[in-house]
Amino acid sequence: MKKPSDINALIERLGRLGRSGRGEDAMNPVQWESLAYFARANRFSRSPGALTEYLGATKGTVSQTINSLERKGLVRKRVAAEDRRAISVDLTRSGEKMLAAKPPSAVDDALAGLSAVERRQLGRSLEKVLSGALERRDMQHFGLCRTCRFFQRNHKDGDPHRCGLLEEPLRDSDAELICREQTPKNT
Amino acid sequence: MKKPSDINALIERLGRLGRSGRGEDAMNPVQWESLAYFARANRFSRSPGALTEYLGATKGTVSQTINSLERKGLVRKRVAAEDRRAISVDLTRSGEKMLAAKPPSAVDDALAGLSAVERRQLGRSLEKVLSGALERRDMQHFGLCRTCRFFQRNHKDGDPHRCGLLEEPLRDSDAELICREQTPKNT
DNA sequence: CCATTTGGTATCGACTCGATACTATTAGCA
DNA sequence: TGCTAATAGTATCGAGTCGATACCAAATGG
Repeated sequence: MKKPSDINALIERLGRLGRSGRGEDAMNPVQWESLAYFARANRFSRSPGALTEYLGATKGTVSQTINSLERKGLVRKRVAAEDRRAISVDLTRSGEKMLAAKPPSAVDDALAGLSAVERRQLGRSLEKVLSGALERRDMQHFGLCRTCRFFQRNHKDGDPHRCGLLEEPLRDSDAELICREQTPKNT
Repeated sequence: MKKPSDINALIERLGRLGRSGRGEDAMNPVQWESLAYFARANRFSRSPGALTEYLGATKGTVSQTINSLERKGLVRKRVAAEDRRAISVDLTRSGEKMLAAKPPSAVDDALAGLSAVERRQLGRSLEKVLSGALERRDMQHFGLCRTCRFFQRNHKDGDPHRCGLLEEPLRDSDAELICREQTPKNT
């Protein structure tokens, strides 16, 4: 019989395996995750505060992490026009290159060895578990914009779509990015 | 289409979720994992070196981690009789209590919400991925003694079983612990 | 018997992480 | 309008991780 804690131990060990080992690139795991986050986040979510929510960390930690990414020239900070307290963080050319050049980990390779069917099943189960855990902790999903309950496709006031929560126009490219406000449809 | 890197991202996010949040207990994740390791490791594996292999860390880091567990009175070090360089690490009563009192995480709870069938399938897939990744990295499995290719059940020289690699007798309780030398049967 | 290997420790620098205290800007409301 | 929150970030502290390097002592192996 498989207990929840056994599965969790597997997840933790796999996570640790992914984090360790490929440490020769002078970038630690949180920095990679942060870089990947900013690359996939939409314009409402490209901020220190959103990354803080995503990682489940504290503001102070995230501020430092972003500072070291900035020192390495991978990321650029910009004061937002609408709200002059807010900061928008964007990848530099060098940051994009760094992310694109990231080699697959041993875990990636092992996953590639599964059949497409098994991998799909695995992904579905993990998504379900992640959703459940996030809801238990009152955390956001950070899913794709177009899968959000507030996403209005081809709305008359949109360009061409629209966010019903923030009341902002959305382009096709926006719809494929992750958002800190995203809420799945059937909850 | 689900890419390996997408699944890996899910695993990393779940791992992070498990690590964060329950930080009020004055024990960080590596310390928990180390404590849990020593509770489940057999007498050949209850050493700093074995934990180092298990975690995929370096000797220095692990030495420090064990030191902080010792400072907290959760663990006790003892020089091994057979090899006076080697150290055996055992949980104290207080360490056992601490481990037993660990509350389930949000991820545990979410896993408990899956059906038994789905959880079993998930466990099986994760085990497969873990095995594959470990082999790619030339790391040990740390599986149960009784599932090892060197485990000899009811061997005449054993008590009642025997390890064919280390040539040591094994009790029933030993067979249910994890071992740094464990190698699955069909590899 | 002496070189090598093996098991652990000590220390350094960069970083994570939670906590606390702080500044600047915006929003709420009377 | 004006004052008080609330919000977005930063700075700093202490404990700890992590990889790297250097080191010590016991065991091993010609």
